[in-house]
Amino acid sequence: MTELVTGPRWLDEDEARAWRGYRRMRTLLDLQIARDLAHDSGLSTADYDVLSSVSESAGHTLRLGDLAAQMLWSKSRLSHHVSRMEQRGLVARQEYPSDGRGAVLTLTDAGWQAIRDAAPPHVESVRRHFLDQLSAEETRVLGDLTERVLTHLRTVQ
Amino acid sequence: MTELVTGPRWLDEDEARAWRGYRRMRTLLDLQIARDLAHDSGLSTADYDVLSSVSESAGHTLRLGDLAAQMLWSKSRLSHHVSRMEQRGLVARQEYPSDGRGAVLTLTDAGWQAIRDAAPPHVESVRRHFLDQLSAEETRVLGDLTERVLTHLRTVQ
DNA sequence: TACATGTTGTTGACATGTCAACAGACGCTA
DNA sequence: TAGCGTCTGTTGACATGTCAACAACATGTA
Repeated sequence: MTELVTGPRWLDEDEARAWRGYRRMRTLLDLQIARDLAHDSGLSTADYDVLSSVSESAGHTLRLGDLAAQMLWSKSRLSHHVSRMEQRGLVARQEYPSDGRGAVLTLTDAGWQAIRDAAPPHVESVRRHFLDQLSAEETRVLGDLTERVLTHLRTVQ
Repeated sequence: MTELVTGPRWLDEDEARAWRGYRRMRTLLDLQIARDLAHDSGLSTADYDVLSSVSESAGHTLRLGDLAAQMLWSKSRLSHHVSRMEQRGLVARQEYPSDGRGAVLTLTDAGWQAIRDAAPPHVESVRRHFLDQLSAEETRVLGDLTERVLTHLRTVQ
């Protein structure tokens, strides 16, 4: 009997393997890297991303909205998270001179110290658990493929 | 001046591209797929994974601990989540005959209906946003690479 | 049997993320 | 300069995840 309505195209073996592998890797890899980071530096990956983004920005200062956009976070999420980091003394909010609505983020001395201490072991962790497991060719393919998927996702909606 | 202490090996261009791409893709891809699933079926990806795991298991029944292990979730997380799904009438807990501590999960009729309705559009979504963006070769490479990283991660700790 | 130890799943406190409503500042237009 | 929609960031209520403590049961050993 022929199908009159086109059903979904189910996944073939390679596709299922890639999808399953991606999802399991995502879970375990992120967990392991977060564990290493917490153990080595007492930071969460969210903390690390905020600190490194601000430290690498021009003027070592970022508007909250720009940071949120760069990290693909909602403003609300960033606002909450920054409040927590502020309480721990890692970052500080400052007024944005030319726009009374805005606020910029800067690192405190403790924040600078934290990111400087955290970066080397974090990079080692990313290498050990991920990049060092890939051949040069696989690394390139992964870079290509993620870029293409991201380009596609930007066209959606 | 030569470095006396070996610093971290920083990432070269391809490595940075792969790592950055992976992280951005993970964020946006998961978000998009979750959005589609919520829109099409009113389920979260967590709901979907629970329902599909139980529906595909032998006997259509799973012990909570086994399900947690398979999903790479903590027992606590699963217990909380199952309680919420139970309240929505999607699953039911039942006693495990041969071990008084244990409990098994089954799908209610509504749960079966939900996973049957949700699966086709979800597979389409995964295809459209992810698998269809990859060449056959890239799909194979991704399968290989995730498998290797997972094998490595299992050896850690 | 009785005890010690391990296993299973639940619970409550807390950390984190989401969503919608909001206040204040901006800037265009009349 | 007044009005009006837009933009920026914050807030509070709520959903979800983590962690440690726990109760109940199972199992091994004397």
